Formats: sequence, C-alpha cells, structure tokens
Amino acid sequence: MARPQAFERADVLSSALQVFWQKGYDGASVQDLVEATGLNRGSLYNSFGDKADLFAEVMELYKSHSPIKPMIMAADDADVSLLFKDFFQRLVDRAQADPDHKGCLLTNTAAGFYGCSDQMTEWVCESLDSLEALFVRLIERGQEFDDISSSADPLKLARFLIAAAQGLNVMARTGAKAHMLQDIADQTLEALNT
Amino acid sequence: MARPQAFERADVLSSALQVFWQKGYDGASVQDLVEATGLNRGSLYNSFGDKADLFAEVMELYKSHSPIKPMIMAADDADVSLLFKDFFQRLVDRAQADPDHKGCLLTNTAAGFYGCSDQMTEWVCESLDSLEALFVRLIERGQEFDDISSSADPLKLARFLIAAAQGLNVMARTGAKAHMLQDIADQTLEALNT
DNA sequence: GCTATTCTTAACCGATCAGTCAAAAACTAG
DNA sequence: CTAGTTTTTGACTGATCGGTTAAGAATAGC
Repeated sequence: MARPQAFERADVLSSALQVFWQKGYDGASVQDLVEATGLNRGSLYNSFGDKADLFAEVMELYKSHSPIKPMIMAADDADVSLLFKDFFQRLVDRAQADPDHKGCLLTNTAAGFYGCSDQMTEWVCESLDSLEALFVRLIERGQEFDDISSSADPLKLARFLIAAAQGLNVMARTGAKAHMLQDIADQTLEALNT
Repeated sequence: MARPQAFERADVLSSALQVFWQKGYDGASVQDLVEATGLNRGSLYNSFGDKADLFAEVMELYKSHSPIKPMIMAADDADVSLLFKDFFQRLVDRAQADPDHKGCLLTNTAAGFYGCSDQMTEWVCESLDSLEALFVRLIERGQEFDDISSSADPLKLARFLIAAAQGLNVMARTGAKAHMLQDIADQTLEALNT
C-alpha cells in the first residue's frame, strides 16, 4: 500500500546504541547517528522522532541486553549468592571484552545527566529503583535459604551492591584492567558472606 | 606598567567550576562560562586559554578542595580506619549539602570522558592511580597497627574502596537521598573489619 | 604630558548543531 | 495503468558552537 522501509529497525537501533554508548547523549551528534546507521537524516527523524526519542528507544534496547537481564530470568531458581556472583562477573567480562572502554550506558548517563531530558533522568532513576527492589527481594530469599549471611540488612546490602556495580562501571570506563575490576568484584561479593 | 586585570583569578575559576560541575565539559558552553564568570569572552580566552585549558585549571582547583584532601593531610597521624570513615562521611555530607546533585566532578568526568582531550583523560586516570597508591599505603599502615583487618589484601581493598566511592558519587548524582548514601557508605566500610 | 604594555570589549568567523521540508521515488490496491 | 500512501532524499533553516581579532581603554614608567 506504500513504499516499504529500506532498513531493519533493530539494526538502526543497534548502530545508534553504539554511537550513544561511545559518545554519550550530548557528544553524539545527529550527523554521527546518520553516518553510523546509514539512514538519511530525514528518514531518521521520520521513523524515530527527534534525538531524545531515539535515545529513549536505544536505552530500552540497552536495558533488554543488560547484564541484569539473566539475573531477572533466573531470579526464582538459582542460589542467590551465585546469582550475584554471576552478575558481577558479567560486568567484569563485558568490560574486558570491550576495547573501547565504553563502560555502562546507564551509569554513564546517570553520571552525566547533562543534555538529557527530565524524562530520561526519571527513567534512569526508576531503573535504579526497580533494581534496588529486585536486589532486596533476592537478598531476602537468599537469607531465607542461607545463601546469604542473615546478619545483613537487605535494603542496605542491596543499595551497596548497586553502588558497587556503578563504581565498577566507572572504573571500567576509565580503562581499568580486567584484574583490577576482578579485585573490585571479588571484594564487593565478600559483603554477601559477612 | 600596563592595564591591571579587573577580576580575581580565583573567583573566575570558582565560578567556572560551578558551571563545569553542573553541566559537564561538553554541556558547558563558553557562553555559559562567560555569563557565570562575568568576564568578557575575549578576556576569558586571553587569561585562561581555550575551554580545555580552563577546564584543566578548574579540575586542579576542584582537586585541591576534594574530600580526599583532609585524608592526605592526616595520613600519618590518625587511626586509618577512622580516616576512611571520615572520608566516606565527607562524601555523604557533601552530597546531602548539594541541592543540585552535582555528584563528584572527577567521577562525572571519568564516566563521561566524551569531549575531553586525551590529556584530561590521562589526568583523571593518574588521579585515580595516585589515590590507589595512597589507599594502599594507608591500609598497610592500618594493618600494621591493627586498625584494619589484616586478612585483607591491601591492593584489592584499596581498589574496592575507590570503586565504592565512585559508585556512591554516581548515586549522589542521581539525587539519592542522604540515608541511601549513608547505607552505601556504612556497608562499604564493613569491608575494613572483615 | 607621552609611550609602551596589557586588558577589555564587541563584533565577527567558519563550523557544526538539531531539526524541517518539498519533491522524488517506490511500493500496493484497485 | 492509475491513484493513493509512505519512505527517501538532499538541500535548507536559524541557532549555537568554540575561537579570533582589531580597536579602544587603563595603567605604569618616563
């Protein structure tokens, strides 16, 4: 009934993700996005709205591939202590595998918060809140089954783990070597046992 | 022998710091700096070089007022465990006292690393390295005097504490409430005892 | 006073920014 | 083949970007 799109939406978002991840929201120009996606400028606006709209959609894509995803999937089955261990290991492995030291898009955005809209700021905060809620639930279950030290305050521990993950991501962004990130992850996980 | 400067260099740097801290390197336009400092555009360039030069000088100013400074001052005297406790408390207090949730300029820059020159990137990494060295020294002394658990690996613990501080700063940037930051700091400091 | 030096000022530069638009192109339903 | 719909395209907008420049203003030494 009309001219068909000449691109895969998923491919475009994936390319745009790389640009935003590498350069940040402010640092990524629309021209960068045009070149990375191969779409014409007009097509980009026509199909994805403005820069902020595209960024929001990219963030959703990022979230769906986040190292936290496997944790949500396995939340009801596995040993909780192992769940956290795997999560931090994924952070370390991801950082090691990335030659560009891009860190974590959510962390970078949170620490930046510059050009983003209030809506995006809120979105990041909500993501962190829901992560906190997930961690608290997991820790409580872990304590129930003695996977995790029952002397710990679940909320306090959850907040600590989130902050530690943010910190690890920042260090990854600075280009920290893998063994350094491993040290951070290992020491962080000690908190689960004491 | 010539026309005198009509401004205090320290005042200008202080105003510029607020702008860079609030908006980041990319987000802060020269126009923003002109308005915040009250200097004419030309005077700014004449006296402080280009934007990157000014930022570098601002970062030095920031470093000299950093919560780490008191730690360096007291490095040889106080109980090491207390030194770390005070350091993290200063981070929490600073975050709580800042209605704009600016977080930590060094952390924000590290997580951004976008518009900055390679030189500035290196500067941030060197700052983190020297912080690591300081922490290792302190931990070793702390273990010698039984201020800190001697079962811990000093380097590992130092890296962890730095990452935790970065994480706390990111959370502060997201506007986390004081009690949340306090939870993070408290849980982090537990690592000194176990 | 005059001269040399520095600082201040406002206008100006080309480049790039995010975003728009009208026309051409490609398709489908009839 | 035609009419209708959507995508694609590249040129275009005004605003803002970081940075420059030349002329004017203010001082100190003489």
